[in-house]
This record gives sequence, structure tokens and C-alpha cells, in this order.
Amino acid sequence: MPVSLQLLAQFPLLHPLPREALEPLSAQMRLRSFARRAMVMSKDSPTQELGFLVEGRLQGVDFTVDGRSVGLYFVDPGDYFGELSVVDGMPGSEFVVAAARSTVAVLEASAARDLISMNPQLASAVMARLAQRVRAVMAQRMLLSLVNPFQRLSVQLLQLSHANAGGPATVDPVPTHQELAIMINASRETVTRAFQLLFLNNILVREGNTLTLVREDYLKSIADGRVDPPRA
Amino acid sequence: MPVSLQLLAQFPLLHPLPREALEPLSAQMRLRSFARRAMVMSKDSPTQELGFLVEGRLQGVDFTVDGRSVGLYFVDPGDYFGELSVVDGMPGSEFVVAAARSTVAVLEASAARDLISMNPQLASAVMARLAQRVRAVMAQRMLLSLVNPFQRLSVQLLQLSHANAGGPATVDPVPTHQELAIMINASRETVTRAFQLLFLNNILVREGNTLTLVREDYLKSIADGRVDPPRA
DNA sequence: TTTTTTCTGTGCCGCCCATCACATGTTTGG
DNA sequence: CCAAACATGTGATGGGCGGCACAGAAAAAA
Repeated sequence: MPVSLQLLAQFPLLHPLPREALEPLSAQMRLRSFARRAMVMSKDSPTQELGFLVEGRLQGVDFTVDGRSVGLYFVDPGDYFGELSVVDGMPGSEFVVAAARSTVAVLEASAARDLISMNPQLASAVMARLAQRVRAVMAQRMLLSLVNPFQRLSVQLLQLSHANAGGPATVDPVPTHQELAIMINASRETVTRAFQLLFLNNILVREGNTLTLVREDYLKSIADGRVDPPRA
Repeated sequence: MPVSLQLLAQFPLLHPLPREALEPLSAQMRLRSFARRAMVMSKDSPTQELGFLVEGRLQGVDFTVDGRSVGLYFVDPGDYFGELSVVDGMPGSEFVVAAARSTVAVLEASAARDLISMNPQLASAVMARLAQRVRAVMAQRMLLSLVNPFQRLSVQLLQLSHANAGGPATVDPVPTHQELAIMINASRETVTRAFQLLFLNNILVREGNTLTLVREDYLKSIADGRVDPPRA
């Protein structure tokens, strides 16, 4: 079964497309479901495709030669992924796994390429996205050069947080300690211990699956080294 | 003084342009010289521009909040830089400093944008370049998650090396230990000590400003953890 | 529900590398 | 060509974080 037009409407990337273009598109796409931790897109898969996350949450990951995993980014509903291969035709540069049970709409790379080359507005959106990804990865690379894992966690949390109208910023849904650890090059235990201190000092509060940055200013000053990380 | 047409011919990016387009372009560009360690492009400069390296060598760097520098990439003659700001209009995401005395041809961002939007071939070249940069910085991010600094150095050297017809790969010009250290998140001393061991075991040979990967295979097996790094 | 898996919390130990301090080599610019 | 700046080499020291082991909590699956 193709993907309903209504579903496609939730993806900002496709907004510039006229209705006439959406219908054939919906026929070319397929819906897939994934269990938590399932592989959504493999680095060495023969088929390349552009993916749209309908619901759930994905994480881009890779593995070092010694089997350690590396966290790259999260994908949230409404966002898309796999655009690199679409643009340059090379094999994927990372794996994408489901961080929660997820539903994904996929479009074959060749179809995606056609779509983009036919539509200048899409092309420039993809261009902008690539630029944004360069910036994001560079920010992550900067984060990694901070010596203190505590500082890295603070920066990472700030990066993941989003502002809220009339209230402190939140991180939501909260990644597991393990998921965070592999993004900031720290051990799971170190992340746990860092969280301890942040909770103890009432810098963060966790309620269910939401992390509230109660004292975002303080987190920021840890992040840019103006104050030393709190100690036990 | 504008930049001579002959000079522009050395830049592959501009090859798709017809002669008629090159002449006005040359009039819009300016040549600048930089001493070693001089700032070529500042992160917070009001003016954005696309730069073409005529000769010398540049390094993209940034600084952590605590003043530590971070090495991002090298730019060699014939290559260009500053394309991110040109594409998305945001301030530069890094600094570019001269790693050696250098000559650079610059073109204002607005002019560069016009040029690109006028010329689909250029546009797709820039698109490809962005994709390649995402891949490059992701590779660097992977490198950083290797636990062993020795391993990181090996990977970095392999990344910087280029194959040679009928002979072992080389790295040329050889970056300073300090320049390498900030790329692989290690201290300068650690890089020095790692080099010691690599020389001692005849894995590398340095002749003047060229580093020869005499036993590239061995370097590779260190890089992907098949063998332990040599010990004193 | 119960069962099973996943996630979080915590102590202990060891070692690796950043840092400091200084000596010696090598470039480079005046 | 000389002097000053920069690059490389090397030892000693200490702290910090990774790794292990296991306990308990929470969340999924059955």
C-alpha cells in the first residue's frame, strides 16, 4: 500500500510540491514499521533510499572497528534521513536504528533524485539541509574536544533541548544514559554519575520522559567553562 | 588588481564556466597574502566570502571555550573554502588560519551566490562538495571515538596520505605535531611519543617535509585495531 | 498479572594520558 | 648569517575516567 497524502503533508520538505506531484509520489513510497533497536537503514545495504520518519524516534549510529558504538544524531517525526546517499550516490555513511518503535515512509534513492532535480525548491531545501548537517556535525566535533565529560554532557543536553513558551527548556524524550554516552564519548557510568550531580544540585529535573533544564543558565556556564562542574 | 585568468584556471570548481563568465569574475576577485599563522577567515567577521587557495596551506580551526584549539581540516592549493556561509548565509562556523605563508583569491559571498545560482553545473558541484564535507567531518568524528591516541594518529595519517604512482603512500607536507594533536584530541607530547614508536618500528620514515608510510598495511592494522599499537 | 529484559546506581581499582618543566633541534625573518 | 621564534624530544607526576561487578529499579513483553 502506498502512503496516504495526509501523511505526506506532515513533512515540511514536501510542502513546496504541488498536489499533482504528491499523488504519484505517494504511490512510489512505502510504509514500514520497526521495533525498538531494529536497523532502519544499513551502511552497507545494496538499496539506497530516502526515509521520512512518521512516528517514533531514530538514532544515527556507527561502530568503531573494535565494536564500540558511536551516536551521531537523532531523527524525530517530520524529519527525513538518508539524503547523503541520494545526493552523492555513495553508500550510506552511517547506520540508522530505531530508538523507539517507529514508522517510516521510504522512497527509493533514484526516485528521490528525480524528484529533487525536477524541483528547484526541493533542491535548495536539500542544499540547506546539507549545510545545516555540516554545521551540526562540526558542533558535535567541538563538543568532543572538551576535556571534561561533565562539560560535554552539559553541551549535549543544551543541544538536544528545545525552548518552551513560558517555561524552562526541556529535553524530550530523554535519551538513555547509554545513548548519550556514545554521543559524547563517555562511558555509561560516567553519564550516570554526572546526572546524579546535576539532579543533586537541582540543575535538572526529570519527570517521566521529560528532562527539564531548571537552571539552564547554570548549565550554560558549565558548558562554556565559566564555572567548574559541581563536585560530590 | 583583479586576479589573472590564468590563475583561475587552476581551480577545478571553475572549469565548467565559459570564458565569457570568467572575465567578469576575475574582475570581482582580489588576491591576498598571509603570513604563517595569520587569520585568513574569521568566524565572526562581518564580511563573508568564498576563498580559493592559490598557494600555501590553510587549516580550518576553532577554539573551545577554554581557549584550546581544535583542528578541523587542511586546505591545499586548488581547493576552495568558505562555501558554507555562501550557501546558507550564516556566519562562518570556523576560523581559517594560514598553516604556511599563503596566497588566496577571494570573492564576496553575494557574488559567489549569484555565480552559483546562475550556473547549474556549479550548483551541483557545490552540492557534491557539501556532501563530501559531511562525510569528511563524520569520519573525523568516528576517529575521535577511538580510545587509543595511537590508533587515532594512525587513522589520521591514513586520511591525510595520498597514494603515489609506484611507491608507498605519503603525507606531504607533514603537519606539525601540534597541528595533528588538535585534530585527534591528543596532547602535543602524546603525538611526539607516538611518532617515536612509529619511526622506531620503521612504519614511517620522514624525509624533509614528506612522511612516507613505509608499512601502510601495518598502519592500517593498527588503525582498525587488528594489532595492538607497538610499545616501547 | 508475572516474567524478562533493559536501564540506572554505586564502589573499587588501575592505567593512561594531560600537564609541567626543561633541553635540544630546526626554521625563518630581519 | 645570527638571533629569536618555533618545533621536537623526554622524564616525572597525579588525577580522572574507563572497566568490571553486581544490586536494584523500571519498563516491555508474555
